[in-house]
Amino acid sequence: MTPNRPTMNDVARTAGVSLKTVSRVVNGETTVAPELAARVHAAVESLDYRPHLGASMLRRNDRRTRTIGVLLDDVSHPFSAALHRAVEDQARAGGIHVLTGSLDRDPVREKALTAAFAERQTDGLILAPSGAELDPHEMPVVYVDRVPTGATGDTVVSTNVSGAAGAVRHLIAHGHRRIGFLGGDRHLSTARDRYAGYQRALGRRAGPAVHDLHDPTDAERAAVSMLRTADPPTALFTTQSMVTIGVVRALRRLGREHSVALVGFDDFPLADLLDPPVTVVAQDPARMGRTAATALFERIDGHDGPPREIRIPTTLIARGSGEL
Amino acid sequence: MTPNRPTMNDVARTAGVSLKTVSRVVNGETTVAPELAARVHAAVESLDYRPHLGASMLRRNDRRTRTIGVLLDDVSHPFSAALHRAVEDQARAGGIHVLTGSLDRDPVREKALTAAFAERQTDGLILAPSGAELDPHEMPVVYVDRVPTGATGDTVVSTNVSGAAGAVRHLIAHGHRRIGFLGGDRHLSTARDRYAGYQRALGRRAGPAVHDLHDPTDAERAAVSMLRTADPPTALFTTQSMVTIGVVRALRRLGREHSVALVGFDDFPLADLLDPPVTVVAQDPARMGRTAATALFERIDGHDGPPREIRIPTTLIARGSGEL
DNA sequence: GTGAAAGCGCTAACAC
DNA sequence: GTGTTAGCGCTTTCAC
Repeated sequence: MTPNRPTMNDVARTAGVSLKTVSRVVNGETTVAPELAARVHAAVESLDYRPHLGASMLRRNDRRTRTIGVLLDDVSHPFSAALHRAVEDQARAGGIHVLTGSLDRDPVREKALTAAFAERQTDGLILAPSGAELDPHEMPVVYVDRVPTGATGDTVVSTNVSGAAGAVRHLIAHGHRRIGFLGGDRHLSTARDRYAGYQRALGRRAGPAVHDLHDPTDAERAAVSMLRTADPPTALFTTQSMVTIGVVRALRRLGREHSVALVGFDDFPLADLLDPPVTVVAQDPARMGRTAATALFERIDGHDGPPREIRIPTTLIARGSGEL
Repeated sequence: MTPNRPTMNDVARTAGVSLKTVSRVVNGETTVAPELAARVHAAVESLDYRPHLGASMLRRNDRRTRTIGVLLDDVSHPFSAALHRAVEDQARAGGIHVLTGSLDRDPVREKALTAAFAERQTDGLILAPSGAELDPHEMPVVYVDRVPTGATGDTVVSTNVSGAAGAVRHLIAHGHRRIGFLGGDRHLSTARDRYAGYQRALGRRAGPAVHDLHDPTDAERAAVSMLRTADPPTALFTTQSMVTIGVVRALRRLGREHSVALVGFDDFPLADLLDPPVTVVAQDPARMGRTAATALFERIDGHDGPPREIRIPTTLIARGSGEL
């Protein structure tokens, strides 16, 4: 057997003091005689003692684990990854640690992971909701990217409707009248809101639309079909970067990248190096992550106001593909 | 005050059984009369009881938290993010959860986070080491991406030397004799190994080299200077994707993207859509993550063989930029 | 099959 | 200032 990790009792014995004195020193209380404190520190060093956070939190009055959960669509997706990193940075400033999970928009997995995090006593949750939430997560939750239906909690989302409308108006301003829409999962508020923005900008002249696209492959296929119809759109609006990328591939394949305009919602790395460079409505995932983390920490610290719906502005970045 | 979460005691009282019977039911032991078990289940439902993992693990014989730590350079970097995701998927299969952190190659942060994870009793660690490790992490550690000096533990790395040598030989095969090198932090085995591969392929005809580059901005500047020297290289080899991207920008800026060849170590999204498409030595971060997770779980389960150094093969993907 | 008592590592409350 | 006792929520051990 490996030797067990030393406990406070071991430290107390080697330092020749009581358990409680060790506890005081370890927790930085100042009401300990310097000489005793020194002996405790020496014992901690020599035994390589590390406090057991689980045990201390079990007895402590403020039952905090100083750990939060972050549940996003896919930690390897650039948007989720940037948001995750920003949460982590914000958390580090407060000595908070982060449990992560990818949900792939699967409500079953969402339920399993929120339950598992609750068993681990996370202090709160940042969650990209799968759709309808039933609430009792038994801890503060801040929703990101999408507004859940039925749940109460702070929400941090992009200005999806106005961002999408702005993108489409940009295309209209460049002379386009027939504008195709390629979007994601309509169960989610994000896709619905961006479609609403598209419709608002076009009024009753809305063009062909394909929904429920997830990955570049689906999107490429959908775009090719759309452009091969009898009266094809002269411009396309896409609602997420994975769809945008698929559409870029489709346009290349058809040799139409310089004749069909494109604006995508959500920026992505290297969009500016493509030919033509891709015009996007950029979100600010880092700011979303920081904002969500800040809101969550306020809730954990007892803030008890009504649910807040925080909208993070988007920015249209004209690079070329939207100005054809 | 918010009502406290129910405990096993509360469940026992509502079900009219002893605490221990609840414990048995919750842990799925079969030695409980069906009728009692049913009453317990009903009480669990009605109180919305959730076991307290920290408390159970405190008393349990196999002191497992079923949580591991994953510490990488930057969870928002595509390579780290893909590796992270693969670890998560492998962990999920075993009901294991993941604490994450970005180290930015900072040994201070590495020390702080490994200590914090140890206090949280993680069962093991997957770590991209900052350099020299002092070992006692008090738990199994699998190193990824880089080989640490001075530590013992399984390591999962790409075939860096042969991958780099292959890339350079590819350039030589396309007629290049003067090949520049742009690489990362020489404190780390990754950069050193890739430089060794470069040197091995070129023998004494090694070209100009710039080291310790991290981000695209630095790399762009370095590449511009290198190409403006008296006897500039006709081809470039870069050792990481962020450097490769900076070099692509430099070549564009100088209008040399079709005259100076480029092969980069580590693939990146959209490399195939650039002009010219970028030839790379692709790593397999997903496989690295799966392999590291598998190795770690074996160690956690008591496997006690000598440290293993597992090499994941790389693949040269010729796309155009390396065949000029 | 079920339950009572002890104790995991630590902190709270209260004595000295 | 320091130590003692009790107990956080749970599992173990062992008695019934």
